[in-house]
Amino acid sequence: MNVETRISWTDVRDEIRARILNRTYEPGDKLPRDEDIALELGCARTTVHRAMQDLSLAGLVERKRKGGTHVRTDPVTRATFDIPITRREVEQRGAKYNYQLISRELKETPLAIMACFGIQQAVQMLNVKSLHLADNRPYILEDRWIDITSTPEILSVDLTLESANEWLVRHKPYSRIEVRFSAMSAEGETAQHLSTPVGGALFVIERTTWIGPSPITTVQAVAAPGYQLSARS
Amino acid sequence: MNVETRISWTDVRDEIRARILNRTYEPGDKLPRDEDIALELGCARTTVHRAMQDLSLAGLVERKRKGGTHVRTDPVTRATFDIPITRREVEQRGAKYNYQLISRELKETPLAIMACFGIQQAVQMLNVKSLHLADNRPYILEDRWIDITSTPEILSVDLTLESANEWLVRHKPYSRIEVRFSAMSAEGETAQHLSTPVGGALFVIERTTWIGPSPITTVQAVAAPGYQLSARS
DNA sequence: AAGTGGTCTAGACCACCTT
DNA sequence: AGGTGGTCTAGACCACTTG
Repeated sequence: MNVETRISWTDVRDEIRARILNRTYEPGDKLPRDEDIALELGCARTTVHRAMQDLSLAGLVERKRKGGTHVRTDPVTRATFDIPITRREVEQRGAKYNYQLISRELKETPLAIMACFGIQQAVQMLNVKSLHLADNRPYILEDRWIDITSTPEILSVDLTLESANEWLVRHKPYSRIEVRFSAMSAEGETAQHLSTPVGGALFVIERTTWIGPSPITTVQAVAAPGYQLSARS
Repeated sequence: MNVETRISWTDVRDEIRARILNRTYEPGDKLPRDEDIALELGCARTTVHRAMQDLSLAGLVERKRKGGTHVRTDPVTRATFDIPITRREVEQRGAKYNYQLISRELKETPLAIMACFGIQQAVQMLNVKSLHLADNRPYILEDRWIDITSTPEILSVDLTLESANEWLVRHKPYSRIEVRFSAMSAEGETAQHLSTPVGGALFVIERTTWIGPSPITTVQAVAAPGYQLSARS
């Protein structure tokens, strides 16, 4: 008797992915129902479901109740990256971490910040500028706006001791984050704070954090020259 | 009689997440076994497993067989982004897509490329430089190296008609991708091809693609000024 | 060696969506 | 209204990893 080894969900995933790549199922095509695939491959429907969950997360197929499973017409490469607390990022590079508060003021939100938060009218927010250092050299320059309606506690935090970055991550849950990457030239104050020549190319990360429908904070982090961000998968 | 509504895995996830955020389980702490949580919350172990799967993917906890589930000590913000085929990216902005092949040569890999592929000795690879345009204006300048050992078929593709980007996505499965982001100053040929002033800040995406242990291709994509990449979650 | 997470199954019911 | 994916359960066994 030939004892068949049991089929795993990764086997199913690999089989379906292979069929998509070799055009057995073409872009836009509807795949068989989970149950039929399960029958064909000889496993439980749950196993097919697990495989599909993976393919769906990876962006290869799209699933809808009643609509069925379709091969995505626009294959995308989906990647994931981690943004740790800046202090840990520095420490993991084996460098000594330092932090300087540059300024802390209540101000009316400028237009660009209103756009980040999706609001129409200027309001008072806490604007915090600070510098993160690695081995006493500038690492990241942070320009942050914090909504004091959703996070009034921030007003009583001593930001000379703990960075807003760290305090927020530790005390404020969030439900959604938007991140934008871009490049900018070093100019004026930015170049000065980062101790870098005017005109150099700097890597910029902008993050806006939300809890439900309410914005918490938006931050523009400008990295010193040479900074690189990695992602996988 | 009070009929309890059935507990869903999102309920379990939210409950555990809440406990982590309010420090019932502190960073580094070991959580109860799945089975105990299931007993406590009154659901099946599978349901707890599904919840943990989500928390683990989100980077909140770390799970190991026998080791159990631990709250991560370094909370990270994990975000996901899509990299579509460049043509679709342009078209989705409502712009007209064009493509120009700049050069196509068999060359020995320089040191930087050997590092991307993790190889020790220089070998012959196909080096393709090309320009993607949106509404006839430079959009992305691509400098790509393709391993002709793993992908010999590329040698017979007419790259004046179809970009290597598109051909590879359509015909070559991959199992792993590494992405690196950085910023660089516009200089020499790069500035010229992108029709941008020397010294401007440019956004750079480097991708290396693998199938199993074998590298397929590595590409440096330099975006025209103003380019922004977004990520979510 | 044993504990804990990971997976598979079979069956049931639910929820969403298209027709 | 009905079809399809999504989830829950209970039980079993497996596989990894740590003590």
